[in-house]
Amino acid sequence: MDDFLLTVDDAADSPLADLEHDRSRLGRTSTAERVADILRDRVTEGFFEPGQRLSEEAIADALGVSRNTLREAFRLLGHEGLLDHRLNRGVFVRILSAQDVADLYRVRRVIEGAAVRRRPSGQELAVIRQAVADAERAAADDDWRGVGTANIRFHQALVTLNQSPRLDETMRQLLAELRLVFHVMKNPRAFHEPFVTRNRKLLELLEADRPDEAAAFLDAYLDDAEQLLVRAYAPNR
Amino acid sequence: MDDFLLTVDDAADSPLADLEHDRSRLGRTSTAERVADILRDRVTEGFFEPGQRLSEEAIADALGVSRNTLREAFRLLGHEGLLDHRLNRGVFVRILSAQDVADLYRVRRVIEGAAVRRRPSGQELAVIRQAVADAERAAADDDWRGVGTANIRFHQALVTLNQSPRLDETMRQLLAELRLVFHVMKNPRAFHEPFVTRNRKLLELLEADRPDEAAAFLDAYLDDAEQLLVRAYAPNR
DNA sequence: ACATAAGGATCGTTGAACAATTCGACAAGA
DNA sequence: TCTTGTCGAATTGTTCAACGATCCTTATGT
Repeated sequence: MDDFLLTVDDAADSPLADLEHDRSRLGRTSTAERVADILRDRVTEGFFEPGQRLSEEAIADALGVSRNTLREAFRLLGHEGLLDHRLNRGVFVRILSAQDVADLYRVRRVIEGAAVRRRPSGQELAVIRQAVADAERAAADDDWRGVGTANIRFHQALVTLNQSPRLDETMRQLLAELRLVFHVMKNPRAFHEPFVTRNRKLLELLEADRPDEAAAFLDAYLDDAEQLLVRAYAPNR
Repeated sequence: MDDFLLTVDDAADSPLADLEHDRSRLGRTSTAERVADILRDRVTEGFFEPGQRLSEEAIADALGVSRNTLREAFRLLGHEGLLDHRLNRGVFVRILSAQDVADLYRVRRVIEGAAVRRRPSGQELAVIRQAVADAERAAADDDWRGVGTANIRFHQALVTLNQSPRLDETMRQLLAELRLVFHVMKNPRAFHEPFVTRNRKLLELLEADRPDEAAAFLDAYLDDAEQLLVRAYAPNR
């Protein structure tokens, strides 16, 4: 039997190799994961506001799942930092403090900073270019929500330069947390507009293979973004 | 009530500030979390071997908790990367591939690399010094298991230089995953010994405030550690 | 005004139940 | 001999009802 496994594993160039690649699609999701997906969307899109309590009974009822299954979904989102689980009190949509925002940007400086110091491949650059173009197009259309999502794609694409699935995942969660905060920006244009051109500039520095300048430029970029956020955010507290 | 909170928060230098720090310890834990703690220990110490299936019924029975509670614990550890949850097949102790090991070291280079480029405070240096001294003492005593734990504390202390709770947590999980792999090293002395003196050297570079050299030294350090691991690991696959 | 006690609501956990899925064994067929 | 189909045991996925524990609010008394 071991021989059989080795045979398949070694036959990386067999016609079966393609199928192997699709195996991830096949892993069906449990009910709990699907529930988590729904709630994640609701939270990041602002349907559930930060601080709001999510009643187990009410939501389990509304979604037609049992409390146990819903609790599994809550655990998932709690671990992602979107929900705050307080013993015997329930789960609440996470409220990020100003310190949390600062911390998120510290992490971004580390992870994205390391990313821009790497030599991007042609394919990686193409993805980044696409995100920049999408943001510019959305800005031209006055679609500031679209600018926001394109901007997120831009930074995710930056992180992929690290070639690390785990850092990609960390960034994914980090951006989900940040979306909790973005909702406090009442004027999305003022928040997003300045960064469209800076995305383009950063891309040019990458294309010109000037990593140190790119890193310095990114640092200033993130500093400004953080300040914009914290200023709109601090008065709330 | 908000006034009360602000009062306490602002009084960072009051005699109560110390107590504030212990608050995290006080947050009682649910049964599921305590179960997760137990299983985490068992997994990282090698009691459960990678690949082994963890039967819900058997473990729930042995620990005297219900299946539902145990499943919540499984979820927690699954999210930490220690367990592998396969739908309808159960949970297994994670088996890390050589690619996983490489990825873990990529993350370490990014996070620890950023850390050693920062100016450590006196207090931070003291913690690092202590970890180095502990490793040296354990090595002198031929206690290679002790060297391993001191070494882990050393690297955790390095990461705290980033001043980011989230990066600290990321590192904590990363090291837990790495411990899954350390068990393949049959000769702990050969694996740990070379790094005792290198820890000391890295500490000296930090004390001398030479961040670039420290970063370069750390890169070489991590490269060697990774190679040692992968070489002992690859034959298994 | 303040401390205390009572009550309701919600969470934490359990145990049992049933459906869905996996896996191994065994038989039938090429 | 190898492949394929089928069956049944074992395990997981999910639900449900129940009860104690905990928190929050309100009422009560001093």
